[in-house]
Amino acid sequence: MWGDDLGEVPRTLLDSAVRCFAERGFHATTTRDVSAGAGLSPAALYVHFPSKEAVLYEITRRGHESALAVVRDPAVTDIPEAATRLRAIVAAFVAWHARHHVVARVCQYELASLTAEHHEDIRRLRRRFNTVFRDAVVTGTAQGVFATGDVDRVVRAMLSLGIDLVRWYRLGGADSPEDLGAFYGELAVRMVTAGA
Amino acid sequence: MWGDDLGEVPRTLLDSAVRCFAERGFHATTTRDVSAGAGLSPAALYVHFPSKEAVLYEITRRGHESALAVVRDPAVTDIPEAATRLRAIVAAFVAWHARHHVVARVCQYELASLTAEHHEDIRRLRRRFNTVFRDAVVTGTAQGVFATGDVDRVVRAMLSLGIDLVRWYRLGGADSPEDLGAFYGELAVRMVTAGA
DNA sequence: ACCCTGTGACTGAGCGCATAGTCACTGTGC
DNA sequence: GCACAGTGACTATGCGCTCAGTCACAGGGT
Repeated sequence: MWGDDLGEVPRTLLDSAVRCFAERGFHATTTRDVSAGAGLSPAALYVHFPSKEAVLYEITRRGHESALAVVRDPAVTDIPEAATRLRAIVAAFVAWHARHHVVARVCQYELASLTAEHHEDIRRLRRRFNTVFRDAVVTGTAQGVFATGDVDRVVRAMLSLGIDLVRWYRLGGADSPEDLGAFYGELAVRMVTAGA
Repeated sequence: MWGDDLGEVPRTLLDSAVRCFAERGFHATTTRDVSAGAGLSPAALYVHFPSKEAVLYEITRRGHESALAVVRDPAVTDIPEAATRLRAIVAAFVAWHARHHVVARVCQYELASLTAEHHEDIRRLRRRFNTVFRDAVVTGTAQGVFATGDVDRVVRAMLSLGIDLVRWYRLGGADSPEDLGAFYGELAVRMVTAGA
């Protein structure tokens, strides 16, 4: 998740920060909580990161990049048949959010605590998700396979399904991330299919 | 929204708190922000509410009760035809969240800042939404009108659509709350309709 | 084998500041 | 003169972040 360019201690700090931010929120988390969760003293955080906000930025940036890689995987985007492709994209998006729901919660709910510049960086990344979903829906609609009412609205609805699950999903329950992905993939196809 | 049992000043304070909490989050909002937003001195808040958390509780409790009234309106729940009824329930839920998206944002995202007892109170209210939606889906499925894959999962998906819109919806754009409600109502019916 | 010097991760103590909440008081309507 | 909404000044606390200093270790000269 965090990539290879980070040492072990910074990774431990990010792990601790993710747990704290996801559970209590950015503002309710103290830098002492984060350091203590990594087994370090309060000042240790500032050896590896310039500020508390920088920690949040690293988490959200790397989180979004990881999720984006999953929906832009050619094995998914190059599927020719429109419904199968849409199903696969939604399934990959949903499964990632379910499997990494703790990181995903921080990525979805704490963006407002970023500086203006960092917030804009993340917004840029987020627009790409929209593009991927939109392409899939537009392609199927142009082919006449889908009966889409309103492309932008239906795309937003599909993204909502994946995003909102970070609010309630927990690992170890009845649904595996892949089960849930498959189910939501099916719902997405139904969303662009006209009623009987 | 706030009911008749509250004086004008407490209502003004709740309005100010809603704006602050929605924009910055509960923890990033100071009691001074709230009082100043109501044109009062810092200490004035404590004349009407015992604590900052109590203000949040009033907002979330009254918000949830207001939304619940809308989906439990007999004009909606007593519709006999299953698809029409489901469409109407989802439309009412979505339109309420769109119209009151600022209050709704506080109701959805700041629950973790409530005390344990207050959080449990709100959770109790929230379970009732699930019941209303579940009844509508189960009825249609039992009548053979719906081809529901998994009732609990599909109900959660419908709630997700309404809840997640508070993250991005703004009044005054292309979609009116009622337009969006109608659109999502249609999506919900499609979700329980088997593909061609 | 020995010290000397430099380096960088890490710490304990603490600074400056902002916060939630308090309290004695004031003004006003009844 | 009483009740009470509202105030200004205050306290105690906890926050993000800093900084001088410690420690383990690496490399090189003798």
